[in-house]
Amino acid sequence: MSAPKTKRQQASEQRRQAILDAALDVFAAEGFTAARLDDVAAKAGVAKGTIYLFFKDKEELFEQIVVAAISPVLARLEALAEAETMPLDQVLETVFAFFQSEVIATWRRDVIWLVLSEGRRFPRIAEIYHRMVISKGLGIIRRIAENAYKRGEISSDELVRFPHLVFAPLIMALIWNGLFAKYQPLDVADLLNTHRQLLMRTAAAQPKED
Amino acid sequence: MSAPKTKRQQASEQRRQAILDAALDVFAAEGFTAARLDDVAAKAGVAKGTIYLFFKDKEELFEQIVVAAISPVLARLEALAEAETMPLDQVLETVFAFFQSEVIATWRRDVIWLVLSEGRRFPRIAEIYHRMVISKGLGIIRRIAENAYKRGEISSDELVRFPHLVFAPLIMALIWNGLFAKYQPLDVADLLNTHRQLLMRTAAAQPKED
Amino acid sequence: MSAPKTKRQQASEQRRQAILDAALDVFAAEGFTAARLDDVAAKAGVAKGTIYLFFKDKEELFEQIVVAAISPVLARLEALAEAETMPLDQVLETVFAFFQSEVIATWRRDVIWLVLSEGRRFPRIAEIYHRMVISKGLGIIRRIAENAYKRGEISSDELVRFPHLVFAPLIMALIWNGLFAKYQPLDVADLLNTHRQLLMRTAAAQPKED
Amino acid sequence: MSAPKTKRQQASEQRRQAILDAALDVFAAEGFTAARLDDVAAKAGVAKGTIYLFFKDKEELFEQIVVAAISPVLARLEALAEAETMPLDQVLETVFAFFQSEVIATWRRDVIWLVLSEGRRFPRIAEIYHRMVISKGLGIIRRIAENAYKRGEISSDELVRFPHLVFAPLIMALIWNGLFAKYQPLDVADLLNTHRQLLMRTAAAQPKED
DNA sequence: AATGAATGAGGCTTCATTCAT
DNA sequence: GATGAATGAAGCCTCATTCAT
Repeated sequence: MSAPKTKRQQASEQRRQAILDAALDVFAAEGFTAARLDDVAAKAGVAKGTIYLFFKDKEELFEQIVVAAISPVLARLEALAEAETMPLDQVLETVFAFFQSEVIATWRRDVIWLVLSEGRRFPRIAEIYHRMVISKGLGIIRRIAENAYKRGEISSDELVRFPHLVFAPLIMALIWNGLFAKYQPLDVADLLNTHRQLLMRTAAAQPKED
Repeated sequence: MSAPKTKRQQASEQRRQAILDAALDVFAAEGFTAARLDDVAAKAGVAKGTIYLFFKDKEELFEQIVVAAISPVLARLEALAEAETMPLDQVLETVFAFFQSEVIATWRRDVIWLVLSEGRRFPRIAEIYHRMVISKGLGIIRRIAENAYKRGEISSDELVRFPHLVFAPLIMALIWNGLFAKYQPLDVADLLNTHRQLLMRTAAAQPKED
Repeated sequence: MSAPKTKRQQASEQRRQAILDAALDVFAAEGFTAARLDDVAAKAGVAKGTIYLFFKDKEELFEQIVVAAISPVLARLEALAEAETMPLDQVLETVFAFFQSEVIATWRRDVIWLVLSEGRRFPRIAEIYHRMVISKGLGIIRRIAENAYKRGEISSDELVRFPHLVFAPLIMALIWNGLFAKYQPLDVADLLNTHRQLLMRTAAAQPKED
Repeated sequence: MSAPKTKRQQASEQRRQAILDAALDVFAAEGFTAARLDDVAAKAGVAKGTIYLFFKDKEELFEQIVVAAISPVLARLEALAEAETMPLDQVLETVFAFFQSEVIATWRRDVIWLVLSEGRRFPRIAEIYHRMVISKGLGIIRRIAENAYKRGEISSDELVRFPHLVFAPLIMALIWNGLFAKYQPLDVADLLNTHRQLLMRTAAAQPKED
C-alpha cells in the first residue's frame, strides 16, 4: 500500500532517500548550523532546489533524518520485546553485540551523535527520539529485568528501577570513540563484557531467597 | 607568580574573564557555529572588538572557554588524588555528591555539554579535555580501585581495567537531564546511589580469595 | 473569422483564456516581479509548463494580459464614437456611469492598475495601451467636445484642447479607491456628478457668442 | 536638539541619507520587488551590510524612503496653510507652479510614483502618505475654497465638497509624463492653466447672490 | 498536447573580522 | 586600550524556465 508503483514515484523516493543519506553525513560531520545544503545537494547528486521539493526547510530536513533513521530501529526493538522471558544474560549479550556491530560501527552512530549534540536546540528531535526509541528500549529492558528478578535470576531490583544503568556504558563507549579514541583507544568489546559480568555477578552473588 | 599587579592588569583580567563567562553561556546555548559574538560581547558588557584583543578569533575563544573552565577542576582532581587510600565506597560517595551539586547543577555542566557536542569538530578541545580531565580522573579512580582491590575491599579488577564504568552513569544522567528530563524526569540521586550499590555489592559479595 | 473550429482548438483557447484570467488576478495583486507563475497555473487549473505552450515567457504573458483585456474595451469605444453628435452632457453621463459600473468595480480596474504600476518598466504595455485605448478615447471625447463647442453647447474650447480633463477625476477616483478608501472613503458617484456639473456649468454659463 | 554633533554622527547621518537617495532611485526605477539592495548599496557607495545598520530589512528601507521624502513637503504644506485667505486663483497658481517646478521635474515625482505603484501592496505606506500629505493637502484646499466661497469668489461649493478635483489633473499629468509622453507629449503648463481657467470661470460666471 | 519534477541563478540577510577614532 | 561602524563573503531559499514522460 505504501509501495511506490510507477517509475516516477520510485525515482522520487530514491532521490528523497539519497538526500537523507547525504544530509546525515553532512549534518553529522558539521552540526546543524554549520552544515551547508549545497554540500548535501552535491553529495546526494541533486540540485539545491530539489531538496525543497521534499523538505520545507533545513530544519525539517534535519528532523526527517532522525525520523527516517528511527523506523528501522523500531523493528529491532519489537523483536527484542518478544524476548521478554529470555535469560537476562543472554539478552544483554545480544543487545551489546548488536550495539557493537550495528550501531557503533555504522551510520546509526551518527544519528545518535546528532541527537546528542543538537537535541537540546531541537526539542522536537529529542522528544521524538525519546518517545520512539529511548522510552521503548528502557521499557523492554525493564520488563526483561523484572522477569529475571521474579525468576530469581538476579538478586535485586536495581535494573528494574533503573534500566538506564544497562545502557550507560554503551552511550559512554560511543562518546569515547567519537572524542577520545584517537588519544586513548578503548576496547569496547572488553568494556561491554566487563560491564555485563559486573551486572550479572551481582545477580549470581546474591540468589534471591525470600 | 601569575598574579596581576597593576590595576590595569587586573581590569584587563576581569574583562577577559567576563568574556569567557559570557561566551560559555552563549556557546553552550547555541553551539559554536550558531553562537554570535555580538551576543557574547553584549552579555560580557564589552564591545565586539574587545573580544579580539584577548582572542585571535572565534575558535580560539571557544578553546579558551574550555581551558579556563578546566583549571579549577584540576584542583579538585588533585585533592581526590590525595585520597588514594580512602575506601572506594567513600570515594564514590564523595565523587557522586560533587557531581550532583557542583557539576550537573552549575556551569560545569555546560562545559561538558560543549565538549560533548562540539568535541568531534574541534579535536583540540577533545584532546585538551582528555589530557587534562578525563585521563587524570580515570587514572585516579583506577589507582583507588587498585588499592581497594589489593586490600580486598572489592573482589574483582573490573574497575581497575575499566574505571570508565564508574563514570558512565554520571554522563548518562547529564545527557538525560539535558535532553529527556522534560518528557520523563530522572531521579539522579537515586540513580547514582543505585549505581554505587551495584558496584559495591559486587565487591562485598565475592571477597577476594586467590 | 478567428472562431476556433475543432473541439481541440476550442479547449486550447479556453485554456489560454483561463491562464490570462488567472494571470490578471495574480499580477494585479502582486505586481509583475512578485507574481509567481506557480500561482497563476494553480489558479488557472493548469500545470506550470502549460503556460509556456501559450506564452514565450513571463513578460509576454504580462503583455498579453493587457492586450487581451483591451479588445473588449475597443468595442465600447467604437460605440461611443458613433455618438459624436450626442449632447456632451449625455455623453459624460454615459461614460461616467460606465466607468463606475464596468470599470471601477470589475477586473477592468485591475488592468488599469497594472498599466499604471508597471507601465514605466514595460514601455511596450504603455505604448499599446496608449495607442489602442488612451489616444482613441481622448480623440473621441475631443471630437464630441468639438461638436458641442461648434453647436454652442459649451462656451470654450478647453475640453477640445485637453479632453484629458474629462478623465482626470476618473483616474483619481480609481487610485483613491485602491490606496486611500480604507482611511477615508470617497463617494465616487457624487464626485463624478460634481465633476460633470462643474464641466457643464462652465458651458451653460457662457453661451458662445462669436 | 536633533542636530548631530560629532563627526561620527554626521558621517552616519550622511550615509543614511545616501542610502535613502540611492534607494529612491533604484526602487522608483525597478519597483520594490525587482529592486536589488546590491544596486542600492553600490549607488550609495556603501557595502551591502551597511544598509542593515540603518534599516531592519528591505521593507523598512522602502517605508523610510517615503517617510523621509514627506518631511520636507510638510513644511510647504504648512506654508500653504497660512494662506487660507489668499484668493483661490492665486493659490491655484502657486500650487500648480510648485507642482511643475518642484514635483514633476524632481525626485518628488519618483516618491509619488512609488506610492502609486506599490501603495496597494504596502498599506503602511499608503496610510502614511494619506495621513501626512493627502488629507492635509485636501484639508487646506478645502478651507481655502470654503473661504473663497464665503467671500463670493466662487459661486458653488463643489471644491469645498471635493477639493480632490483640484488635484486630479496634477496626478494625471504626472502619470501621463511617466507613461505616455514618449508617444504623445503633453504640455503640462498649458493643461494646468486651462484647468485653472475652467475652475475659475465657473466661479466668475455665477457670482454668489444669496 | 500537457504535465510537474528538476534545475540553478540570483537575492536578502547574517555575522566574523577589521580598523579608524 | 576600547570601541562599534563598516565590510563583504557566504548561506538559505525562491522561482522562472526546461524537458523527460
